[in-house]
Order: sequence, then C-alpha cells, then structure tokens
Amino acid sequence: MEGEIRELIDAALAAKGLDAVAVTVEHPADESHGDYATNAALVAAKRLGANPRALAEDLVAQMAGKSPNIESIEVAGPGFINFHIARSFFAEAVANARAKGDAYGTNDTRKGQEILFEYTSPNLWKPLHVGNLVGNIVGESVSRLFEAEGATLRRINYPSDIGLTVAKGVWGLKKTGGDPEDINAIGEAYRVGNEAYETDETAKTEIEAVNRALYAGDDEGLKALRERGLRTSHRHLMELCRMLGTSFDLEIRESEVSDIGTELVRTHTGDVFVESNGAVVFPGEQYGLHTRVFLNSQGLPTYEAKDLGNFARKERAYPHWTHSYIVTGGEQREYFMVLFEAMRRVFPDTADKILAHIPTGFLTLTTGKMSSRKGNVLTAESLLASLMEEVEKRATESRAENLASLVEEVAVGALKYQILRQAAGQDIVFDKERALSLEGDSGPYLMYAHARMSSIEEKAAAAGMHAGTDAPEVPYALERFLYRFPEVVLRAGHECAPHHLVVYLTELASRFNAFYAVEKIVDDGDPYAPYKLSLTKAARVVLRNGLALLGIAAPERM
RNA sequence: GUCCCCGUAGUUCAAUGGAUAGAACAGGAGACUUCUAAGCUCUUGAUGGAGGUUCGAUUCCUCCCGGGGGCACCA
Repeated sequence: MEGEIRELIDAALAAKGLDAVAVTVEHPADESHGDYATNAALVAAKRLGANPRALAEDLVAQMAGKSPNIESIEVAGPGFINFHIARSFFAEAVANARAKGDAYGTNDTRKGQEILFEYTSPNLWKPLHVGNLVGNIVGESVSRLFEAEGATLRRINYPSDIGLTVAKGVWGLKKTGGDPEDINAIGEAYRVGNEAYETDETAKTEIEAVNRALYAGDDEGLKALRERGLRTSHRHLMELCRMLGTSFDLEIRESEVSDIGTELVRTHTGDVFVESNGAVVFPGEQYGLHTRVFLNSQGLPTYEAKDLGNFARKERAYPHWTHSYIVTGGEQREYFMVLFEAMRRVFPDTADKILAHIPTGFLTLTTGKMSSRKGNVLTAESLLASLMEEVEKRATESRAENLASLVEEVAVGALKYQILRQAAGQDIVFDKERALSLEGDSGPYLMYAHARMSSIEEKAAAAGMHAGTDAPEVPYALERFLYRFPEVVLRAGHECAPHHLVVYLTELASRFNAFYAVEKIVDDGDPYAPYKLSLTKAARVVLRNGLALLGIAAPERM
C-alpha cells in the first residue's frame, strides 16, 4: 500500500516536472487525518518556490480517483496530503493475513544472503547476569528478523573458555576446594580469584602462572580442573539457552582458535601488525582509531588475536558467507571498529562483504550499577526464578494444560519484552519490579491477548460458527492497524531494531482488547459476527508471527 | 585529557525533520459483573540550559551542565 501511494505521488510530481524528490509517506499520528500522509507538497514547494497548499491541491487533483484502494485524498495543515484508505482494502488485508498465515509479514529483502551471526558468547566460568542475557535476547530476535527477510542464518556461539577469567576461576577453585560440578562453586571460585587478583600481588602472580599453564596445557591437574569446571558452566549455559529459545549451528571455543589467531598475527607482523614494547599491536591510530594489543608481551593472544582465529574458523565452516554480524555490549563499539580494520587487512576476501557489529545497551539496575563488590549482581538464574515465582502466583486459575511450561514461557516472555521494548543499543536501566509486574506494557500482556484470541476461536469453533467476509461499513480501529505489520517487520529488520515490533504489537494487542471489550464476537444474532471472527483470526496471525520474531511464546491458553 | 553514546511526565520507555510529544507503571475516578479482569474507559503530569539552521526541531549544528562507556597487554 505504501508503495502504491509512493507511485501515485511520484507520478503527480513528475507531471509537475519534478523527479527524485525525497518525500515521506507515513501514518499520521492522529488517525482522523487519514491512514497515510505525505509531506510531498511541502518539500516540492520549496524546490518550485510555490505555495505549499496550492501545490498540494494540484497534486491531489492529479492523484484523485487513480486508485480503487484510496477512498479520498485531502490537503491539511500547512500542506500535508492525507490519504484515506477504502473500506475494501482493510477487509482484503484481513483475508490476506489469514491466507498467508505464518508467512504473513515476511519479505525477501535478504534473499540469497548467508549470515554468520555471532551472539550470546558469554565468558564461561563467570556467573551469568542479566546483562549477559541482553545479547542473547536481542541477537535471537534480530536473527529471526533476518530469517523473515529471507536470509540463511548461521547462529554461532563463541564462549570464552580460556584466558585470565578462567585462570582466576581455576585458581579460585583450588583455593576454595569447591566442587567443580556445582555451578555455585564455580561462580564463587571466580569471585575469590578475581578479588585476590586485584588485591594480592602474590595471588596475581600465581594466577598469571595458571593462565600460562592453561594455554600451554602442560599441567594435567590444572587442565582437568579447568575442563570439569567448564563442563558444568557449559551445561548451565545450554539449559539457559533452551529456556530462551536459542539453538546454535556452531560453537567455537576461544581455546580452539587461540593458536590460529596467534599464527595469523605472527604471519602479518610487519605488514599489518607491529611490535611495540614487547607486544604485537595493530596501530589503529593510522586509521583514525586506537592502537590495540593482539599478542601480549608474554606472547599470549589477547581477545583481539583470538577473534581473528574465530573468524578464520567461521570462514572454514561457512565459506559462502556474505554477511558477518557480531552482537555484543555497546562498550565494545570501538573495539570492533579496530578489529574490523585489522580483519580487512588480514582477510582480503572480506572486501566485498559486510562486517558489522550490533551493539546492545549497557545494562544497569534501578538500584545502581551491578558490581560483585557491592554485592548487587542480578544473576540470570535468580531473575528468572523470581519471575517464575511471580508468574506462578498469577497462574493459580490458569487453563493451561502444562502449567510448568506455561510458567516458564511467561517468565521468559516478560523478561524478553522488558529488554526488547527499547531501542537496541540504548543503555538499559533494568527495573526488576517492573519486569515482575506482568501488567500493562509487558510480555504477558501480549501473550494474554493471544490466549484470549485463541479462546474465542475455540469457542466459535465449538459453536459451529465460521469466519465470514461481510464487514460493517466503518472499519474497526484494529483493522486500520493490522495491515501495517509487514511494514513494521521491514523497518525492524532494516534497522536491526526489534523494538519497533514490540511497540507495534503492544498497540495491536491494545486495539484488540478494546475491540473485545465492546464487541461480542461469538454471537448468533449479529450479522457481522463472522467478520469479527475473521478479524480475530487475522489479528492472532499477526500477534503470533510478531511474537515469534521476538522469540516470545504465543500460548493458546493462559 | 580525548573519542563515542545518552539526557523526554514521579518512574521505565516511544516518537524515518512534521500536524495537539505517545504508552505503561505509580496517583485520581469509573464501567461491566455476557466470548479469560495478566483486561476495558476517563483523568493529573514531560523534551537539562543557551544559541543557530529550517515554513516546521525531541530529532540536525555549536557551546554549557549532568550521566554512562572506550582509550596497550581483561573479555
């Protein structure tokens, strides 16, 4: 529809001798202004030196009656042109959504793309906190958006299993004598190791020795301890990913790419990297960035070198890739600018391909910045546990067949909504109380609306009622919103911004709830009841598809 | 010090340079008691400050104030 309107405008402007004018076509905030509006006359008037309103009238005369989908076009305000869409269009959109079902909203703007999509990538051995969930939640949603646009996704997890953090944990585990099979002992060991590293010189030296030994792999005892701890951590991570609805196509461990990375840096020392103070660095200053160390003065690879190895490993697995995305916290913005600059030089075949970093926001709590020292770290586990507890309180009269799985779905949905509702990349102030409220703008609000739609459909089916096409003269507010879904998916995908979808779905659910409050749907005596049922079914298709893109479950009963 | 991001109701968030800045929570009022009340209706309340560009600025530019992040051997 938007495309059709643009064509009309372009044709009308061309008749005025204007082409390639950058005009906007948008939905007016106030629906009484119509379904679409354009600033074409305002923009073009400037070029022509004409009166905007007079020009608008001219353009309207050009466009009037050219499309059966448009009922009326009028000039308003300083020279906006408002389009009112015909009733029949809305009814067709309802039918279209129902006919397309799961495919409704998809497009092919990324057809043919093979995308390496790295996200989640936690540090094994460090307790997972809410911040770690953000990358997974945003990454999962963006990857689903890309798939909805026709791309082939290669989901990659790149957990860190070697390096100083792991050394701190292994050292700590020796110190505490904790059980390497116990996830809590793993977390405690890291805390102890980290604290000792920062406050105790002797411990620091020992931890660095542990680090070297783990890289060298020559101390069987340390090696075994590390492996046992990592297994525990990894099991824990996989369980979390299952709950969050993520499954990876490939997992690359930092330890398996550190040699490759080191080798790549050594090979390119001289042409890409330079030696400096005993370390090997990439002189980013030459490219307007900053210098970063790739091999430290002990000759060990840093995150930088390992990321080169990581990339080499990805290429080997998926040689026909076209795009490579990495989702991480926003604090790594500048890091990736440097890394990509170096990668372009080490891997010349990346020249005609896309390398991009998708930063997520920095997460703080309403109670302040998380810090293990302050003891206010909100772990992923404890948060999900509190959420499930709240959900259980609500679900006492649930109609769900499997209550346990519903509780988990709703808890995860509440969390995901909370993270995805705001623009990706913006810092997040995580409000735990709000996440637990389950009311108003929330995951459960959308899920509940979906369950309600399902329930109505179920009731209609039981009553032997069929969906129909005989629609009332004036379209429902819900109809005037429903057809926009594909536009929203397009925009969210284009901007890697799932929050557009969240905002849209919340409004959609709200309109449905308002519709539901005043209209009886399953009603024998109402000639429009079959159409209302059609509309409900279409709305459920949109809500279900939208929730799927966010990675949130769409339960049929709650 | 320097670079990047941010500053919108009491709070947490929206708003491709457009029309009267939207929601939700919290606060106030109400309806229904018939398809799921995790719902619906009404209501109080905001663009950090000063300039500039523009027909039009929350959005772009400059400065100031405030917060966060990066800047060589962590990830």
